[in-house]
Amino acid sequence: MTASTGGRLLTPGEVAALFRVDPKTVTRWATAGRIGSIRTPGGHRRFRESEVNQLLAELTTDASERPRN
Amino acid sequence: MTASTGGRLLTPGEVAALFRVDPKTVTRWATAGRIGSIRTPGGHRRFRESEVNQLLAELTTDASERPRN
DNA sequence: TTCCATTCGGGTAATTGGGGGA
DNA sequence: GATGTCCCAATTACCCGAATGG
Repeated sequence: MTASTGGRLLTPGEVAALFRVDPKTVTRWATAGRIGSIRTPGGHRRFRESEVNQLLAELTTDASERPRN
Repeated sequence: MTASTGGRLLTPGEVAALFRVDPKTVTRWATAGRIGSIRTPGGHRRFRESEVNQLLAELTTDASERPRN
């Protein structure tokens, strides 16, 4: 289970649109290891939709109302 | 592993779907020598599944195992 | 044989990456 | 500490008509 964990891949622009941030910011998240990414042989990044959705759900949830985690 | 080492052959479209890129991009990878390719008598390209999966694994950064927060 | 999706080619826009700095 | 923006070079995406594959 390393490479293709079945799941669609999203481009930096698509992920940026979901989070309403600049694509560069998504790039920094990947660089910081906060989100997994795969690179095309040309160096462009692709993100797993499942992982993006999970991360998106965490941010959508109001953290101030979450005692733990 | 008979005469040709490897298993199934994938079409440009299938490889493109795995990387979430345009089939033309896969063609450029083959032209640039970044990925091995077989040509049909008619000139269409075919790619080895094993090589594609290996390449996919190498370029994958797995953050799923990253600690939370 | 015909039918139709895919993949040739090339050419031209749009995205992306990386560094630097507001 | 985290984002957004500007620069430029590289990579990728969409356009066409014609050919191949099954």
